[in-house]
Amino acid sequence: MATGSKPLRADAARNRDKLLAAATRAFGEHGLDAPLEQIARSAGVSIGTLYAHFPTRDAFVDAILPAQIAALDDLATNALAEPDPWQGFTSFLDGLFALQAKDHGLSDALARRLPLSPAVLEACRAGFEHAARIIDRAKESGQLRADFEPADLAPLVSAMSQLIRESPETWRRHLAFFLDGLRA
Amino acid sequence: MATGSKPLRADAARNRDKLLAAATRAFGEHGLDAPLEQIARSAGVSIGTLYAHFPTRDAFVDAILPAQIAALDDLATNALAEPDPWQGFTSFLDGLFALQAKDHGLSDALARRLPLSPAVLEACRAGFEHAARIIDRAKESGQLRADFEPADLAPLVSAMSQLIRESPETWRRHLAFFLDGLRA
DNA sequence: GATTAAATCGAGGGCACCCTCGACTTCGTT
DNA sequence: AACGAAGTCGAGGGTGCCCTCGATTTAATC
Repeated sequence: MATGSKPLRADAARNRDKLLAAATRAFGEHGLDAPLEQIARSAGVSIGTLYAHFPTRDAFVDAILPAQIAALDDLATNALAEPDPWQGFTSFLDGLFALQAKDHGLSDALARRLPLSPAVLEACRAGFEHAARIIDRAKESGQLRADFEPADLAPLVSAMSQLIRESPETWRRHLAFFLDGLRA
Repeated sequence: MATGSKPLRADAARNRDKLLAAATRAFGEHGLDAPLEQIARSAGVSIGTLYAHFPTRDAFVDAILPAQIAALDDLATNALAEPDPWQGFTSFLDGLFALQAKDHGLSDALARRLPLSPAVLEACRAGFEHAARIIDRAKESGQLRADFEPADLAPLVSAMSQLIRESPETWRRHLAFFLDGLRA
């Protein structure tokens, strides 16, 4: 990940970092449609500076989200490392939704709550692809019902994103009900 | 249901009806936050007239939604008339979500997507109360798992409202998974 | 410390929606 | 048909967010 084309001036690099930190916080707390002016203020920087660094909201999101989405890869790796495929499947889902609960921005992205840049979409696609392997493994082991498809994951994520926002205390309970329905 | 205080002038009554019709359509299609100016235009009436009839958005919603929410009562009555309690339970849920799929405004209200007036909240409360009886009956018959509580319905409705919006074609499939998880 | 390119600032113009209010029109009545 | 009350109209002011751009400041270099 080379720093790109031109090296930034020292103050610019500092401000960029402050912006990224502020945005990570704001997007995580309030979702991907958090007001940019608020982010600029909370970074101690003017709105003009924000736009100097990130010309569009998408560019801003692109600078933050892919890393968070990539966390799904670790989750998937751990899930596949589980000796029991069903256990791997459930722990993957649990981890996924726990991430969503902590980061509303990530939740917005995974649930397609609003239009996303190609870069973020690609990251999501990669995440879902890993998930497909976990699902297939659990199906092959005969523990996950045969008619559950990888494509069912996206609607599930979207539904859970809403449930998590609505009642952050009880989403595990409802997930458990659902998982009981998914057992072969 | 007396017409209230003063009788409306003929043209006013006509406009009121056109506004209600337009709002029913707009709220149903676009949700309870549909722009009021658009509703006025599609009713062939100016925005000022809209506000003359309904001083706030809440008043407008109150004039429309309670009737739609009351449709849940019929659904509940039918469900309780089913000889098989489990069948009653599932047909109630299916009917409820079918209504949500047809009316995004109703869906917004039931899922508490935005702040609601006391009148609408009360209507929702009444609806959920009926649902509680259906749930209890299904539990007593031993077909619904004992640890499913009436309070679990609200989060379920909220999650389904999202799922229905996201993939209106497949919500029944996912509901079926969930119901399998709810069987005793 | 003077030069200059880079970076910052924030007022301001746009947009979409909200809601109000005084001028005008229409209805219903005498 | 003419009067007054009831109803309608829509321009206009308010808000919150978007994004731009010329004036200004600051870091890096000589």
